Amino acid sequence: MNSLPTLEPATDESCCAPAGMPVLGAEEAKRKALVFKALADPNRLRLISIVKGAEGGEACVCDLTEPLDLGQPTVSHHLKILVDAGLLHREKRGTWAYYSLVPGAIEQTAGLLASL
Amino acid sequence: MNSLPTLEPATDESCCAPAGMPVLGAEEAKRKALVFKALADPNRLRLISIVKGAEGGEACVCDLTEPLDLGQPTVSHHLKILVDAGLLHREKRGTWAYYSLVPGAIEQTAGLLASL
DNA sequence: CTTAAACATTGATGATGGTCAATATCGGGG
DNA sequence: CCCCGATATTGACCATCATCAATGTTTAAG
Repeated sequence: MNSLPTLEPATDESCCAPAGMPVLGAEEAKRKALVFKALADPNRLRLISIVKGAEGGEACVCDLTEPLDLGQPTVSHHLKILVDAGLLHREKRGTWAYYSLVPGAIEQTAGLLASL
Repeated sequence: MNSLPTLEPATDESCCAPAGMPVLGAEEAKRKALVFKALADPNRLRLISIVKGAEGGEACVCDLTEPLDLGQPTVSHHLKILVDAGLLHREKRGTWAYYSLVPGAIEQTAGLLASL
């Protein structure tokens, strides 16, 4: 089981491009758009920023709900979207859920841009 | 007058960050999210791809409406969003409107990711 | 087993977004 | 000046999304 559903399978159907890179296919465009959709919200960008800057590189929901001035269900919802996009990693320890940046996810997303 | 309203003013209020990078501010997050919003649609990603791969690095609307299987008003709408985000440049020559990638816009957007 | 805390899930609601049809604008040709 | 082709704009419709209130789930403590 993998935790990078939309970011990892970059080598899926682009293995045998006939003439280099004719144009971005519809399905591949949809997959890439999912990652940018996850980044297309100010509060989610701030979540990434907080997690990235937190000590130990991880933060629990209770630490994220206050600086964003959002309800706890809303924060959990945003975090789920970021996890589904392959940007954040979730680890439950006891009652708390710790979120951290997936190593290389940001660089990989930057690569998505360059390969448009 | 500048043509990069959301991408250019990166040095706006981040000039005097007190302690490095405490956390992404709400306004700056909103500005950055605008760029990713522009990328959060499969058809817009394909538009960028086509323009990037077109000969001369530019394409007119009539060349873009067919490969996407979208109506002309819809394509014009998407192009406007990409121009407003500072990703594409529009130049009207005669009856045709030629769209091209803003030089360095992709790299600058990748920089947005790294500086989260 | 019961209680409490942290987090996730569901349902509802108001807002935003993608698409198209119709129309407007703009530039070139006759 | 009038017509035509290319593009932009407007208005409307349906889908998606962000948010919250309420509830469910899980884990630790007693």
